[in-house]
Amino acid sequence: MGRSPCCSKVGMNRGAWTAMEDKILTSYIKVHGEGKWRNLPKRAGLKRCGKSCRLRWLNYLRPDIKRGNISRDEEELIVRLHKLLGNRWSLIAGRLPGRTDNEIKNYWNTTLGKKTTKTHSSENSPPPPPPPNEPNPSNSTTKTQVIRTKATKCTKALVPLIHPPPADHDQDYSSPSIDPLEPQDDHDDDHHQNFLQETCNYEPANFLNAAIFNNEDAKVDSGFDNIMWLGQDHSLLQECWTTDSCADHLDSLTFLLDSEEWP
DNA sequence: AACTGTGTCAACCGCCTCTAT
DNA sequence: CATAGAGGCGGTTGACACAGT
Repeated sequence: MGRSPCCSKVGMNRGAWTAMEDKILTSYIKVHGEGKWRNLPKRAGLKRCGKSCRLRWLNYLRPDIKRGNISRDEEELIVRLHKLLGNRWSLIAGRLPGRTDNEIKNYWNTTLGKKTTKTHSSENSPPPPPPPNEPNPSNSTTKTQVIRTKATKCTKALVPLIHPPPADHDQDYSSPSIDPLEPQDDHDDDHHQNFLQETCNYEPANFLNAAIFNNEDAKVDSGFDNIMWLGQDHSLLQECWTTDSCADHLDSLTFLLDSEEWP
């Protein structure tokens, strides 16, 4: 038994929305607010699936939406975020005020994807062999490593600013043996350094994978409570992340993309 | 002018995750 | 804890516009 469809498709309008449907949906949401999408069509008197209403509102009718004319800055940010996050369009869109995931996805598929493929093929032909110490489970592709993220409680993260001594690279970074969130002892510094050494090997990508973006959408969206930076002497520099400024912080992390260690 | 190829983008589909019960 | 419903997401499709022949 599969799950029941979100709505009956019989007697429903499909395809492009008419101006009248847009008007009905817009005025209904203005009065009643977003949400309850499944009931919305019935209440608003629309012959549309609830999902369709939601999509129409989010991607087209919402008042704060910017459409078209993606600036150079936005383009660069999309490219960088895509390197970081992969096809996580909603996350990427969250960093670009007024842009929707659908628009960014379309823009990528039609424009940026081709551009970056071109750039890569001209810059990296043939692609350089991966460094021997790079954890590369598949070894089957030269694609940019996409950081897969999974939601876990994370309120602190560490970014190393130094290059530590080489470490054993046969570890599974995706399942750190030390939980960065659980104090190992009374000394935060030790705790965080252990975490870095055991899970990240001081590789920014590994670090992000293991520490920050394991934290997933919810945390990236909501912002970290704070983030700590390791100085030369392993002293901890702390910087607050807030919900409102998370985009800027995430953007600032793109320095890692320019890092030599970035895969 | 007619046809064909290509690009763009709104909308749909199905799966996954979250949340309430 | 298990389950079902609702929302959210990414991949894909198809209609339309435009350029080239």
